[in-house]
Amino acid sequence: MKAANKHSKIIHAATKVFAKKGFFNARISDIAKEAKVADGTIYLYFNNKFDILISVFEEEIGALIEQVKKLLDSEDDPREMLAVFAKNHLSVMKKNKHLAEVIQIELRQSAKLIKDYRNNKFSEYVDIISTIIKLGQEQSIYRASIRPGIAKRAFFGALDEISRVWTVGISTEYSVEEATQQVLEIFLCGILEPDASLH
Amino acid sequence: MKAANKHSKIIHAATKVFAKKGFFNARISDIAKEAKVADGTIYLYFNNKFDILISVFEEEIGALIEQVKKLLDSEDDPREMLAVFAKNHLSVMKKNKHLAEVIQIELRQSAKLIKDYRNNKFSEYVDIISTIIKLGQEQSIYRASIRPGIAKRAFFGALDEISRVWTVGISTEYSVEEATQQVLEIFLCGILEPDASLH
DNA sequence: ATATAGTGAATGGCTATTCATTCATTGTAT
DNA sequence: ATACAATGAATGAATAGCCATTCACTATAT
Repeated sequence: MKAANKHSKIIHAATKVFAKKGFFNARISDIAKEAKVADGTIYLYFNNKFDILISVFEEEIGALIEQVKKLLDSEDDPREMLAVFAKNHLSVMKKNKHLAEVIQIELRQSAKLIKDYRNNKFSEYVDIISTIIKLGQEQSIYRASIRPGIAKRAFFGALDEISRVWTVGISTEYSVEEATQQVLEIFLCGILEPDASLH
Repeated sequence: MKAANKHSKIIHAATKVFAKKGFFNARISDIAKEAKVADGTIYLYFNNKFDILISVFEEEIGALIEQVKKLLDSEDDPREMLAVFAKNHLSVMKKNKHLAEVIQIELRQSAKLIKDYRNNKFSEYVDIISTIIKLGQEQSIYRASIRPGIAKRAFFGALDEISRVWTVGISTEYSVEEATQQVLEIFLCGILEPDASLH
């Protein structure tokens, strides 16, 4: 088996094991077993346990970025673009629970340990949202009073928290489609009745 | 020194240490040192390390619930109530970084380990949001199409993600006041230009 | 004097990492 | 075509260090 193949086998195994047990409870031997390699083999591809975690982020989130950017290429309405982002994010998280858990738990856990927090794949992913918002503002579709740097966090945070119930294992209270629709309704139109000010 | 006093001394020390190092990197001896007690003393008040973490949630979030409920008592406009919740949450998180980090990281970390996820203080806290939304719907101030169970997560997720930058140590891009105002603008009115549909 | 609270060194279990060895593949000489 | 050598990927048992928990002992209060 050639190197590249084994590298990604370990990455996928690690994603699965980290999601199931968490970084600190995951044993190297668990990952090795899952990847069907020897414990020592892992150290031919990674420097240490933490290095595996970082690589999981880089590769898994990198793939997510590629995917959503491709989808966004064929859209030009900023409203639709936000919808595409939300739909994609929630459906990926619903399908790939391992990735969802790693993002939700381990990414935050390790944020403290990563020095250059802004210079990583995760930030790149979230910045897609602010780019869309800025685009919408240039076209006067989104309000100029909205600060893209704050709104991107609000939007991502909403999606992330909503998808969290799926990883914790609470019985599904709502579908991906409904969750997507609700988040978009809230962000685009807010939750006020249009004539609420009359009351 | 009497029992109750020492118990809370350990809780506060643990909050500080968990925030700084994370649950798994925190040593019992760190907590003991911070609380100025012997390692063994901790086991007079808690069963084990994980029990300390659970107690931290229960007590710290419990206090947060009391505080925000008291503030909400003197409001009756659901719009204002949501504002009070956001303002309180963000200002507490900005001030009490230790609590913020414990909520953001360890809560998620431990969610996997806690069996009955819905029956805890954290859920009680987030449910305050859905209660406010339902109230607003009864008064026809909030749209009936909004699902409180989804909106509560979106709202909390937004606040949580926004406050995360303060704990990670990124230089402050925005103030508590501005963040609060932006979240409320987004949730109440959305981000669309009022006349965006004309474009 | 007894009970209760507190102490902190010692224990024991756990696991990341190492490294001497094996194995499979490729190259070279005859 | 065959034998032998060289390479480096892969292995997994052994090491070494960490740290939660315990417990025999001390201090304090009544």
